[in-house]
Amino acid sequence: MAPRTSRSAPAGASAPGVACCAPVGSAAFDESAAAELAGGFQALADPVRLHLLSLIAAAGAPGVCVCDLVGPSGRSQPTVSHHLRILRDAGLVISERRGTWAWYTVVPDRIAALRSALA
Amino acid sequence: MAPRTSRSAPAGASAPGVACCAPVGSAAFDESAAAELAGGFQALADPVRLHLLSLIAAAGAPGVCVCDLVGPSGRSQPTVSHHLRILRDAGLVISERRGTWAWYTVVPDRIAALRSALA
DNA sequence: AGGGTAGATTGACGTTCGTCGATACAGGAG
DNA sequence: CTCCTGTATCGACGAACGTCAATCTACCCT
Repeated sequence: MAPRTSRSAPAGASAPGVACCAPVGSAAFDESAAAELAGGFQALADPVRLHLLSLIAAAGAPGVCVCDLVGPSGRSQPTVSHHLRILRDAGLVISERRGTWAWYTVVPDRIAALRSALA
Repeated sequence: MAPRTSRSAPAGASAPGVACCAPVGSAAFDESAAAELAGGFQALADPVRLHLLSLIAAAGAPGVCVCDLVGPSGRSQPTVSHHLRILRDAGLVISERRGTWAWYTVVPDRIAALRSALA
């Protein structure tokens, strides 16, 4: 194909029977918004993180301390800490130190934002 | 730590004031389900794929032909085809050949499944 | 102060991912 | 049948990811 800028193929132009390429145009979100959302979904794109998040979410308001996450995850403590950091950087959870232990809690708004993106 | 099987820290054991480690236990989904979901989210964990999916979804029932996706994505045609394959393998879209062109359509059920996982 | 424990950080390793150029496979046009 | 165009696949490369052992920091308890 030669002249392909915004439109492309036969659609009211050169195609008689088959109309290729509907005027999609209406992108739901621009590139920066896509990158933002992709970052959130990337945090969910790992079984271990998904499992950790479910454990944290199931704990409700009080949260969960890391010592209860290492066992069920089946990974080493540094690996769990690494994944928790990713979840925290993605804004899906927040961490709080209570004495010796670190407690993690979900951020419902952030999760809802990702869910609404799949509308 | 020495004896750490299911429980872990001081909670009715050695901790006087602070009760660490609630009985999380109730994992929302097991490991295989987590892997399943993670695969779906991994398909969404890329700005290009997210953009492509929005374009396909915006087209509605008739779908979109690939020739209208290459331009807006800003990537080469092989790269777009690669991402479309990933979306298709993840069950998020289906492809159909109509003559020369290939048309892509979203699979609403699959997307709804991922959305409901973020409840 | 000293010891012990929970959690985070660092460094390294193999694997997977995103990207493109080149090429192969379709299907319509002449 | 032979060109031409749209799409998919292949091969390769650099970057990012998941994992762990080792180490470091923060905090409580005695």
